[in-house]
Amino acid sequence: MSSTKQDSYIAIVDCNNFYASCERVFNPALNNKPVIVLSNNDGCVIARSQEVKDLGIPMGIPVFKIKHLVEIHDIQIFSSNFALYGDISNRIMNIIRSGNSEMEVYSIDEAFVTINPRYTDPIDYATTLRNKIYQWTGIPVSIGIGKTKTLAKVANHLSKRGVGKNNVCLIDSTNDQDLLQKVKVHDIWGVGRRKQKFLKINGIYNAYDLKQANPEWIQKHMTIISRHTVDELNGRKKIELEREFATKKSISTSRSFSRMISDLNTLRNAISSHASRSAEKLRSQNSFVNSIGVYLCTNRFRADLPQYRRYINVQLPVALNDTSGIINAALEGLYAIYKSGYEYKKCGVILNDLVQANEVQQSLFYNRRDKDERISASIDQINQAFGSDTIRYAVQGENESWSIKREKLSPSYTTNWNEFLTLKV
DNA sequence: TCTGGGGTCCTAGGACCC
DNA sequence: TCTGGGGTCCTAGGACCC
Repeated sequence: MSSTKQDSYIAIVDCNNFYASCERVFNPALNNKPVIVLSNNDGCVIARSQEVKDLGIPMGIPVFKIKHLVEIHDIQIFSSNFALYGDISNRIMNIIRSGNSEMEVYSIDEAFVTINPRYTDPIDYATTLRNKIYQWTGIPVSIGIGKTKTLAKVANHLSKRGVGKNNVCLIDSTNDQDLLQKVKVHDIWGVGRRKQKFLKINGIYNAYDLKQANPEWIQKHMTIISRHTVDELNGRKKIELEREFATKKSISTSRSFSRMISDLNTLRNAISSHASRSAEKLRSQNSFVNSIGVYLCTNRFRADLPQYRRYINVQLPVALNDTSGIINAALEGLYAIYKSGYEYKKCGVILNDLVQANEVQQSLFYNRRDKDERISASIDQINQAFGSDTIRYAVQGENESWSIKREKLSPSYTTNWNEFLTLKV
């Protein structure tokens, strides 16, 4: 039997400057101009066009710190429009999926694929795919190819820096020493700030150094994950493609407030809304929850104010998937950790210990909440048909005064009938 | 004035037991 | 003053990712 799977190449398809590119698709006047997309509350920079990267503006910086640069360079700024980005992402993923059996959607703008061995020239295949995605969606992508996910990621990193051709780069045994020497350890998938520091202290500076490292030594002094990185740099597969549509093991919803909040009543509104949204996500993957985490925290950047942050995990007597039960448990957690006298900046709800519906343990002492589950299912149907939050629980509050600020939002060109692009002729 | 959100995995260390 | 040793299980928090 031939081991085609072992021998086949893995590619990662990665959209260039994804959110900024999405804004440009429907607004070509933005081409060649610096473009920035902001996080919730219009707080931090979460996406930058190449022009902005060239200006040296880092990822994650709060926008108020670069106000002067925005003015000088006429930087175009947008609030994040996830309805638009999600829709364009789906279109791209479908194009990739159409030619490959094994695929993993790794994030909104990245996908791993096992290149079908019938494509005898992986570079040619990738170049064709790249051109097709650009032609059909207007989004430019880069593609890295290697024998493992880690090598594909390294190749992709290089492809964005002009190594290879047409934003496609392949690493194999003929060129890996040369190429891996160009990559700093910090730019390897799985090596963050802390590990980078440790590696440098020990004389390991680039990806080729790490490839040569002793796996046992790495595991002993770092983690099993880091050992896998070494193996993968050597072409030994340790990280498999994830099954598509894998169910999540935890679900969280959280927001920073647009202003400081100290009163319990507004926090109840916020926690209830997060619990309700989490419950919807839970039902959409047909799961039940066994314990619910709740946290709140003050503004950690305000050294002049008293700080408080706490997390609690509420164990449920029986697995739930209905909104009212989940809200009640989350509020129980909130009451346990809330302290008056603090200015809160953020709170959130995390659903932990998820199980699929058919794995729910029956309890001797609690009945299944059939009625509540049916009510929640009906609410989901109504909200899907008439828009989210058509029906909501009273405890979520009438107005969301704590909610987010999005002052520079682009239209949802592809997902909202009222916001289609209008052409004036 | 203004500083994101949603995940996964690993490990250290406490609780508990014999 | 002396005050074991080792195992398992669980969880909070860290590190990392996009």
